[in-house]
Amino acid sequence: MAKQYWLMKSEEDVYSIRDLERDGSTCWEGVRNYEARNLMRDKMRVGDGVLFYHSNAKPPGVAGIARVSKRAYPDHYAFDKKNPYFDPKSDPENPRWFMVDVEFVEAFPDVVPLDEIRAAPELAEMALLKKLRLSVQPVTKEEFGILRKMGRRR
DNA sequence: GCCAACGTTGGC
DNA sequence: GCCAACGTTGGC
Repeated sequence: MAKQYWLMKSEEDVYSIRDLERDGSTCWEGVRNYEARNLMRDKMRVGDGVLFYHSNAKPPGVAGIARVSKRAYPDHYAFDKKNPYFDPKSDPENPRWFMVDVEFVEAFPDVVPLDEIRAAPELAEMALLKKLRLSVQPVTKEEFGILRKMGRRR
């Protein structure tokens, strides 16, 4: 299958692109939205490109690039009563929530701010601007390329 | 199956 | 910290 592209949001003060750079790779736990889960579980493949987006940041925007390094598997945090991501409705026999692993590729010198993404006509169709609250979303190859170029130019 | 109440996301 | 957008829950 051809390489696909995604945008994944993380709150900057919870887990930033610098955290990913330090760790090398991480599991993307805590997605509790069905549309986002379906994309991760059914569509993501190892090698897919990921725009790493900082939400709840000043400014919010795309902070760098990552790559899917492991296909979807059950999010075991949902089974752990003591974890904030615990969900009693997810059963190890029949897991409701899934996660992928992503690995670090590059951090942009500066975040490409949401303002600039909004201002770019060729990015007007991005789910980021249309489906406001989706934390995992598909991105076209063109959009991915444009954002990478914007990020590297800074 | 509808829809009001509720909870969360995330920009500002 | 506010609050609009919007997904989820649960009573009926």
